[in-house]
Amino acid sequence: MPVVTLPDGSQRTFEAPVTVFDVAAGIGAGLAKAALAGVVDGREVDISHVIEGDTTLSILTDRDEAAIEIIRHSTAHLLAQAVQQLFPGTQVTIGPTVEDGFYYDFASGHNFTLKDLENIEQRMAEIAADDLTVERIVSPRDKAIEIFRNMGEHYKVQIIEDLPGDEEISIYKQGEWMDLCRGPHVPSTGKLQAFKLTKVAGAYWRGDVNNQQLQRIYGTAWANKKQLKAYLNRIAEAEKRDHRKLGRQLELFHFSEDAPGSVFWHPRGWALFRQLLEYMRGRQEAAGYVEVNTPDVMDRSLWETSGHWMNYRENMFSTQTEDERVYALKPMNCPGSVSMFAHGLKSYRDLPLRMAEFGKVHRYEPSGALHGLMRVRHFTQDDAHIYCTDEQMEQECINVVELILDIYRDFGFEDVVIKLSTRPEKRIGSDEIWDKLEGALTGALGTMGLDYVVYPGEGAFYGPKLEFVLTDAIGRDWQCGTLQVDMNLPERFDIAYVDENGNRNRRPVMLHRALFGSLERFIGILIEQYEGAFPLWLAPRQAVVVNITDKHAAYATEVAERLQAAGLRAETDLRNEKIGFKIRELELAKVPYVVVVGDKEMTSGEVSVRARHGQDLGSLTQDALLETLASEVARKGRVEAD
RNA sequence: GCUGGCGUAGCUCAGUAGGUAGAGCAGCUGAUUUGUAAUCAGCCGGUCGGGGGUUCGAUUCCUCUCGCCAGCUCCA
Repeated sequence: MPVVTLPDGSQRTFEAPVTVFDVAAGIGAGLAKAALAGVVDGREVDISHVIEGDTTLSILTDRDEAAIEIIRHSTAHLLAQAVQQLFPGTQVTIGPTVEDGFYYDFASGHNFTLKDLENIEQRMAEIAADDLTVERIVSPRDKAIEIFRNMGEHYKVQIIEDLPGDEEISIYKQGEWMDLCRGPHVPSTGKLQAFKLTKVAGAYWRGDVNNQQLQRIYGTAWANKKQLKAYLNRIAEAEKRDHRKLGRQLELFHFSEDAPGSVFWHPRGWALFRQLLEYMRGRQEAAGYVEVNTPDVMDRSLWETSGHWMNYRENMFSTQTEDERVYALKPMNCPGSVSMFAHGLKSYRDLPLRMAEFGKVHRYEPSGALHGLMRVRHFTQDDAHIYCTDEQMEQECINVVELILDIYRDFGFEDVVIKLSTRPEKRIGSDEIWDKLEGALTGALGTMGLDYVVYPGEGAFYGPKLEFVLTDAIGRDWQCGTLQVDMNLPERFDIAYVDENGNRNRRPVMLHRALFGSLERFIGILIEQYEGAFPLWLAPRQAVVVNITDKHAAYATEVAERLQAAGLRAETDLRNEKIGFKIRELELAKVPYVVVVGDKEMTSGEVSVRARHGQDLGSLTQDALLETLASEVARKGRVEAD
């Protein structure tokens, strides 16, 4: 006599075991039709699931986010079915959901093209129209293996073999087609109405480059066509924020085939770059850092000492000179920094020593990894290395994390994802030391009450790290700030300080941190974040003074010079064009303020101000304008003014 | 690096079933002296990413290569 408790607290009693569908039908015919899955005692199940005892139950319809996940998963099956019908001999592997959609990886003799996707999508629509019942079959392990082996689905066999022994093996069947899957799934293929295949790509079996490369087909799926359309619109909108496109439009930078992965910064982009540098200098100085500079090209022997020649050489640019010495362009600043520390005697009184460097590093990144400003071969880090004692380490970590988060707030980044990567299998140093290093990081985060995601085993071989992750316009994650604890280099370079007892062999702890991470990447993120409409303090051109006719040119120049004298990036636009034309251009260039001067203004000694997006501020005195701009610059990009 | 796609004027894009290319914007010149998102006219502009091949002839077909885009792997 199962008693089923529904989300509203009401209870229904049944004479005999019932399915989720039966319960839904008992509530109403509409719900029965809309039911896609159920949640029984917190576990998602098919609507064919039989309830035998007392349970709680909620019915999932396409209004539930969880049900949309199920729709996506079922659409992945629909894809696989269509592909196997159209391309016999293709093996299926895995087909999970991802954000906004799903993918399925196939092993096939056929290489899928975009043209194929259209045909596959067509077949998927046909199978959906057939409204095939989706059936769940539980199978003993051996039998399941036999079934898939007979089908020639060797990847599936491998998946089953790797499942834990006590795991229930379920097979889903729709029409003649079946697939190994944990489920749950929608009750029939007719429930899948809003999907689109989006791209095809290579992917490695189990994510390992050494394994066979599979072909991955991506798609998006939604509860209804309206949602699908909204999603496609959203993607199109996001593409307008693409920093590569905006970089061209706003004349910030360009790339050339002559230097793949390297940025040519134009005056306006460089103005932004310089603004960030200057800002960071100020912040670091206030936080007790000193700034240094180390060579870009250093002898091979240094890289041998640091271990880069062994571990990182395929990513390094190197060069041989006439005297046959081999040099490498630095891919990281740390070896230079350690050499700097090693130069001369250091006392415990010097610690913590916070040594910053805006180092331009070169890394030979795989060609396929390059991506606008986000992933380049040539970038500037706002790097620093902090040398301190064991006792100082945790507080230094706290200081760094506080500094990063406060700096990000100046750019309007309030919710930053923090990742903690812990000890990898291959590592140096004892467990006790790792406990201490990881403890310093978790301790700092704990003290500050910050949430973070742990990535076990993802740390560097020499120490754990924190990553501060920001996202681009279409939701891709990019690591920006980072804080790492390094046990490798102090050891390799045998650096030491003199402690209070005169002991000259005390090994300092070395923290490695970058706040923006890469200036290039950070600017890429900023462009997308602001859609090119930078807050005043960052805008390459903060104000442009435009004249109505030639008569007003001298006055316009005078106003612009006053703005420049106040430290603003101001220009004039004295071209013989109509005011509407100039305004249009400056609006498209996303200039924050257009200052218009004509007869009226010249007579009154005032200016007429138009803010970005057509906002008319009317006539202001020059002093009032300067004051407005100064306070806006001071506010930076904070969501709320301090 | 791997898989798929793309590469035509500074930019956005059209085009040629193989007969050496076109538009808009930008640029230049001239006229116009203009009040908050485009004044008008004229002109200039491309070895159709690069090499090789097939062909009487290649931007178009084949092939290699470089670059870019999406994803995978890897990373700031």
